[in-house]
Amino acid sequence: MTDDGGTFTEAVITVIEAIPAGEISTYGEVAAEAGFPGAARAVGHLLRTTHGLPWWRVISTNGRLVPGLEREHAQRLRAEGITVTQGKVRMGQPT
DNA sequence: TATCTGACGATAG
DNA sequence: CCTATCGCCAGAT
Repeated sequence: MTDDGGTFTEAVITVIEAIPAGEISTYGEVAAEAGFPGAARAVGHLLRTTHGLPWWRVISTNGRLVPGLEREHAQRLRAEGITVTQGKVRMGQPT
């Protein structure tokens, strides 16, 4: 391994795994924390392809939940203590 | 290797 | 509220 075994993926996964319960982050925030600002799209792919990650703690900056899983997503967030309304995360939540 | 798509972000209409 | 466009990275074909 002349280079690290994961420039983007490993960094992003580490950031997502570091999100404490009851808190939520955005794709852009995670990407920026990983060192790849603007790569929010790749973050969404990792959450979707990589399993074992608290994907429900990651939402879009728009407060929009995951399309197709809004019901599942909202339920998980509520279980963590996050307030969800109309398929969106209430503003003022711990980010 | 090239091209397209996508659990994105922001702006514009 | 919705769609459209550009920019970003990873994965699939």
